[in-house]
Parts: sequence; structure tokens; C-alpha cells
Amino acid sequence: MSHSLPPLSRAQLEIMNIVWDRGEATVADVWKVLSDRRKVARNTVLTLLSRLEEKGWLECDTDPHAHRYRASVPREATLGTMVEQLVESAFGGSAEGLVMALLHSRKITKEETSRLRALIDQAEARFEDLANRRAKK
Amino acid sequence: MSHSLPPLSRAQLEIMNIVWDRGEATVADVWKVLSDRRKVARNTVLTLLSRLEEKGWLECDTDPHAHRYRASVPREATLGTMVEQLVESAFGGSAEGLVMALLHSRKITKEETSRLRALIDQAEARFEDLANRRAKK
DNA sequence: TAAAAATGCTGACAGGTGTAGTTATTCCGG
DNA sequence: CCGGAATAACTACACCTGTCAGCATTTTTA
Repeated sequence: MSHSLPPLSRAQLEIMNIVWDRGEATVADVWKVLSDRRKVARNTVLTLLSRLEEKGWLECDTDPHAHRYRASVPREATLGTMVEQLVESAFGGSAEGLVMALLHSRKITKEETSRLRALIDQAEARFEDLANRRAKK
Repeated sequence: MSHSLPPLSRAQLEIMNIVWDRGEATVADVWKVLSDRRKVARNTVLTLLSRLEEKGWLECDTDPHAHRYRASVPREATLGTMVEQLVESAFGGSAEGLVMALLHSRKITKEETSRLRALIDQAEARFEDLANRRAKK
């Protein structure tokens, strides 16, 4: 498939999130956001961005004096494969295993569980939809 | 809390899974299981196990000359924190985000969605339970 | 009991990562 | 036109990870 890039480390994911959030970002942009969270040198950011570009996670234009980085893979696709890989490597391929771990980790509220139920309803609705469409055709 | 060990890499998690599965394992045990999946030298396994022990993921007895390794953290707790960290770093703390990615990315069957719903019911039942107990007391 | 197999220790190495200093370039304000 | 601020490029380094070879010791077995 399209998506055979090396996995993202934590720091790399943090960068990607910033770029995804704003669609496009210069080194200075990213540095600014990151500096609000922890102390980090501009050069560190520069290196991380360059390496992400080397590996194909980012693309950049060298616009009039300031690299503008964009993500080359959409966020949803990336998160999707991340979840899949976690399911695979940590839960032996069982999606339920993951959800179970999520529900047991005491960070879930009652409100969240009902919203999760709604999500599942939606997913099932999509199944119905697909089935209908297949039947009609 | 108890669980401040450094994160597990993929290969390390693979090892931990083997140890968790059989409760206790020697180097030879792990090597055997791993060799059925891919070509790997015994020493590689040895090194990985030693380093996991150094870092506190494994404990070992030097029984009648063959190290017997055991996990020093239960599987569920580890998976829980792994999921939490993914939620945190990839989904900005939103558990729903994770479930949404899960439902959209995998080809989940209708059977799976109903089982997921059952899981959520259970979780809610636990909440009720807790609320009742608090009310009574 | 001597050879063979198993086991563990030490060291090594290449590649990735997070961090950043130094140097070179370029642009803007005066 | 010049000097300082912004920007990028190159280099460095310490640590982690996966990979393994060599050697020493112990246990098994023929």
C-alpha cells in the first residue's frame, strides 16, 4: 500500500501533530509551539524536521527564504496504521483486546462510554449501508 | 504510580509477549518460539532478555544453571499504559479518537462491533456498581 | 571420560534518535 | 551599502536498539 514509512517516534509524532494542525509550518512556527511546552533549541527542531523530510513524512518548499513544511501523509491514515500496528503487536490482532484495555484504564468516564456506543452505532450503520448497496447492485 | 519503566520497542514487546504467555521462560524457550517466526541468533535473544532485565521489565532466577525469566509487570497493566500513551500522544487525550480510528481503519466485522458494544455495556455496569456502592456507604 | 551441546558473558557495530554548537548565508532596517 | 537578526547547513555526540561473533564454562551424552 501507500503507507510504508518507518514508524514515528514520540518526538517525531509531536512534530507531525503540529504540522497537521496548521497544515503548513516553518521551522520557526514549530519551534514556537514546541517552546511553549518545553525548553528546546531551534536547531533541534530543524534537525527533526529535516530528518522527517528525508524519510518522506514531510515535504517542503524552499519559499522566499523559509522552508515551508507540509505533511505528505494525511493524519487519519497515519493514525489508522498506528492503531493497527498496536492491535497487531500488543493485542495479537484483537481489536477487542485494545478496547478492553482502554475501558479498564480508569481514565474513562460514563459520558465517554456513551459516546463510544454512538460511534459503534455509526459503524454498524455503515455496514448496513454497504450491504444495501451491494444488494441493490 | 508503579509503572514508570521505559517504553517497550517492538522487538522488546515481542519478547515480553512470549514471557507473559508462558509465565516463565529460559533463553532457549524464547529462542525457540522466535525462531519459528524468523531467523535470529541465540545471542540476539540473550542480549534482548538481559537488557530487559537491566531495565526492570524482567526478573530472573539463576536456577540450576539456566536463567528463568519472569515478567515483573503484569501484562494488563502494561497494555493499559501503552494504550493510554497512544491516546495521549496520538489522539490528544481523546479515547474516542482512538476508537474512531480503529473502526475506520480495520475491516471490522459486524460480529466484532456487537462484541465491542457488549464490552461497553460491561464497563457501564461497572460504573453503576461503583455508584451504588458509594451511595450505600 | 572425552567430545559435543548448551549456556552465559563481553564486546562490537551499524543505524536511529534527541540534543545542540558552529558556521555560513541571506534578508531587512538604517 | 553595512551590520545585525533570521535562517539553514554541517557536524558532533551520547544513548538506545537490533544484530551478532568469540570465548569460557557447564552440562549432557556417547
